[in-house]
Parts: sequence; C-alpha cells; structure tokens
Amino acid sequence: MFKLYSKGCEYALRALTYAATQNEDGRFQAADVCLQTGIPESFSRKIFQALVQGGFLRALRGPGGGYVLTIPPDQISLLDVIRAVEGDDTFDHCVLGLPECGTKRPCPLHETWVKAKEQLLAQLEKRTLQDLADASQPKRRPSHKLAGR
Amino acid sequence: MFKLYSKGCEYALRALTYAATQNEDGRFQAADVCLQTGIPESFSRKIFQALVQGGFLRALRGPGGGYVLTIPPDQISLLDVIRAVEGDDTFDHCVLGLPECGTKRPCPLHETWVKAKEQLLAQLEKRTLQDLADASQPKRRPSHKLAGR
DNA sequence: ACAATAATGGACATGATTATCCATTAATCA
DNA sequence: TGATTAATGGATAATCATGTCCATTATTGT
Repeated sequence: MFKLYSKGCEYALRALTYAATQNEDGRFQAADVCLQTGIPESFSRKIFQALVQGGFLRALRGPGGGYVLTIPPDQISLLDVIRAVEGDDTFDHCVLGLPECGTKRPCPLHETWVKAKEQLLAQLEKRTLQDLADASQPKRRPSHKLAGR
Repeated sequence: MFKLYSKGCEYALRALTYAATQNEDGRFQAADVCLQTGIPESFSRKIFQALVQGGFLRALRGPGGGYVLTIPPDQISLLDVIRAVEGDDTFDHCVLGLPECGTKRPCPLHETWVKAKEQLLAQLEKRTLQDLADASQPKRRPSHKLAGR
C-alpha cells in the first residue's frame, strides 16, 4: 500500500510538532513526548537517535536533560525531517523498480513521476514544524507569530 | 521509506504494460510475461488473480489460455490498476496516522496532503497502460496510434 | 564518591510484506 | 476417455519493518 514515509518518520513528525507547541526552543524529553502524543517510546527513541545523528537534535543526558532542536522549528520543513529519518534518496527510486531507470534511460513512468514528485516535494517543503505546531490545538502561547508579524 | 505502491502493484504495472506492447487485446500468459519482464512468477500469479477478482482480467484456463484485459489498454489508467491491486482507499489515510483525521477534524497536515494527493492522482490518472506500452521500447507495431489520430 | 536521571546501543520478539511450493480445478486436444 | 496445458488456492518460508527489553554510558546534584 501507499506510504508517504515510514512509521518512524510519522512518529518523528508527531513528536517534533508536539515539542514545538510546548516549548519555544523545541526542548523535550523522550518519555514525556511519547506519553503525550501516544507513540511507542522504545521504538521512537531509536528515531530520536537518528535525528541526533542527522544533526537535527542535540541530546542532553542526565537529570533535566532531553533533546533540543538545533534549528528553530520555523526553519525546519517537513521534507527536512523526512529526509533526515528516511535518507536523502527516499523519493529517488524508480516507481517501476527498474534499476537502470534515470534521465538517460527513463522508464515509461519516469517523466510522469518526476513531475508528480516535484509537486509533492514542493508541498512538503513549504510547511514547517512551526506551521504544524500552530495548526495543532495550541497548548500554550497560541501562535504569537500571527500577531507578531 | 516512501512507497507509491506495493511490490505486487509494481509487478502488475510492468506485466500489464508488457502485455499491451505485445498484443492488440492485451492477451498474455503468466509464465511468459513473468519471464520476459523479470518479475517473480509465483508471487505475480497471486496479483493476476486479484486483477481477475477486480474485473480487470479474464482468466482463460487450459492450453492456449492465459489472461485477457476486459478493457482496452488505452482506457485503463495507472490509478485504475493501483486501486485494483491496493484497494480503493490506499491514498485515503491520514499521513500523521491520526484515526480521527478528516474534513471536520483535520490534522495539521490534512490540507497540505489533500492538495499534494490531488496533483499526484491527477498524474496517475491521465496516463494509461497504452501510454506506458508506447513509451516502452516497442516490440511490435510501434505505436500506430500516433499516426492514426 | 555516590545516587539518580536520561539518552545510547545491542539483542531479541512480533507482524506484515514478499516469495515459493504443490495439489487441485478447468479447459483443450487427440 | 485420457493426456496435456494453464490458472487457482492453500500452506509454508524468507525478508523486512516495527516494536520491546535491558545493560551501559554520560550528566547532574548531593
């Protein structure tokens, strides 16, 4: 069946969105966020590790620790998160599964897919974590951005 | 990772495309098509069964049998095939995995996804099996349609 | 130095997708 | 009727994605 991204990526988006609603600098603890957003903790922790590896999060160990976003949430697009979790090449494979498919040797669906993909990625690129946070039911500071700009 | 559709669906598209290049009425035998397109036979046979169930193919048993398309290849869109194999609702699930997401209770990504999906489905809907067949290296009758219209 | 907290990393369990095998059914031909 | 051909359907295996558990490491505070 169709999958825009893996479960892990879905959890990353939900967790990071929640983090952005809660805290100015996107600081959170794994256990807390997983409990609040209803995503499985043990599994999601692996994803957080990947986001640390990818440079999106900084890990803070010890009491009062957790994770902080290394970049403000309004500068992280959904596409950024997706690529960080899934790898830069998630969207780059031939949809007909032909290994030799490319610009020089396009499969019958190549051009169609390139166009559809462009539009899809454009949508995912223009929405940021902050957008998602604002669109969620605001927990605190209900979107000061709308007034502030 | 990203998946536009399942392996089975990929095989269906490759097999049906090949069938359309070979034969006016899209007639083929499972063993033959699988051999030629390099897709696993035992597995693909299950998919052909599904396409029979879905009314896309008619199965002809016995010597000289095989499958025939019940509809001419230029009237079958990629989206038709995808929906037949994957089910009508493949593209209808919330990308954030929220069960209550819908028009009345949209998730933060709902509108973005609806738009991206529309564009994606439009691309998949306007290409037919005949298009794919013509775009493949033509085995016989190299696209009489181009001259015929 | 010790205790408590929180992330890390490895091993393992579960589930879904993908793939293979084989006996059965239906059709054709001699 | 018997032999051959080709799809069908059920059981089973392999592979990958998802999920859990636990010992370890780093950090903080006492």
